[in-house]
Amino acid sequence: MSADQVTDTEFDIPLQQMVTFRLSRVHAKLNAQAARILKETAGISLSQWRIFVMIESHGKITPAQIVKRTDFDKGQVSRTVKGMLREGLISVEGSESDQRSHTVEFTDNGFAIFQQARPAMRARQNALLGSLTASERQVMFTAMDKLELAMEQIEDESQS
Amino acid sequence: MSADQVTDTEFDIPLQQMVTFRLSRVHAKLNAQAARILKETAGISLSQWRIFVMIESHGKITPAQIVKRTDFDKGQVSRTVKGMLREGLISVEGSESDQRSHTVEFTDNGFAIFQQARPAMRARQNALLGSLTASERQVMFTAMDKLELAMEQIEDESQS
DNA sequence: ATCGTTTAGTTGATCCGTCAACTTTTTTGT
DNA sequence: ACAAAAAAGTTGACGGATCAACTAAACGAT
Repeated sequence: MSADQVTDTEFDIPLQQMVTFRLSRVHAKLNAQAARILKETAGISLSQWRIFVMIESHGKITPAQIVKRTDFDKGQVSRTVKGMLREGLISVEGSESDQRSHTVEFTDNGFAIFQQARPAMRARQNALLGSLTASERQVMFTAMDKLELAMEQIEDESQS
Repeated sequence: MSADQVTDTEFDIPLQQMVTFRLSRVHAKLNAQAARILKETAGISLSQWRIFVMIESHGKITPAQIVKRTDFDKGQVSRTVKGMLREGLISVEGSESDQRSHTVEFTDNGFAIFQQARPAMRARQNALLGSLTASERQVMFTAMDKLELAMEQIEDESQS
C-alpha cells in the first residue's frame, strides 16, 4: 500500500514541470546515495571524492584547473581543498611560475583512502550505466547537451 | 573564448563518472536559472514555486500530501510553508477531521504572484522541452526511471 | 478502553551550493 | 615601465537540502 500516488492524471500543464522536477529528484537521490557510500567506505564527502577524481584523471592540478574542467564553484573547491589538507588527504606544492597558485596531489594516505572507495563507486557506476542500453545512454547525453544549449538561449532572450 | 575545456580525452575510467557529473551540472544550471527567473519575475524562491505548483495542480492540499507526491523533505516543506504564510502568499485552514493537519491554499495575492511568474516559467519549459525530440523526451524519462530502479537495487545489495 | 505504533508537523544541526567582496599576483595595452 | 584589467584563491553570507529528535494527534490491536 504505497504505490497509489503519482498515477494521477490531474496534470494538465504541470506535466511539463516534470522534466525539471524529475531531473531534480533523480539527481538528489544519486547524490545522496553516492554520499552515503563514500561515507561508509572511506569516510569522505562527495566534494572530496570529486577532487580526488580530478587529481586522478589529471595528475597534479591546480584548483583553477579543476574549476575550469568541472564548473564547480571556486569557493567550494577552495574550502574542500583546505579540509582535505587538514585531514592529510592531499598535499600542496606552490607553483613557481605563479605565486598565486599551487598544485594539489594525493598523499599516500589520501590515495589509499581514495582506493578504498573506488570498488563500491565503480560498482555503482557500472550498475547505473548497465541499467541503460547503449542507445539510451547516448540519447541521454545528447539530450543533456541540448538542454544546456536551450538554457543558454533562454538566458540570451531574457537579457536582451 | 570559453569553449576550450571538456574536449579533452584523458578520461579512461572517469568517463564513467560523467553520467552523474553531467546530470549534476545540468541540474545545477536548471535550478539556478529557474531561481533567477522566479526572483526576477515574482520575487519568490524555487521552493515556494514548487509549493505553488502543487497547490495549483491539486487544489487545497496538506503538507503531507505534498511530501508524498514529490518526495520533498518534510522539514523543508514545513519551513517553506511557514515563510509563505508570513508573506501572505498562502493561507491555511485547519482540517477538522485531523487536528494535526491543515490544508494550504492560495491567497488572492499569492495567486497573483504565481501568475506573474507563470509566463516566463512556461516559456522556459517549452523552450526546454522543445529542444528535445519526442523520442528524446521519451527515452530521457525511461532512462531516469531505470536509474532510479538501479539505485534501489544497489541499496539492497549494500545492505544485505 | 488503552497501550503501542504510525502519521503530521515543527525545529535544530550540519553540509552543500551560490554569490559577492576582497587580496594578491599576473597579464596586457599603450 | 606602468596603470588597468584579468586571474587565483580566500572568506563571509545566505539559502537549500538532508538527517534526526521531538511533540501531538490518530489509529489499531487486543
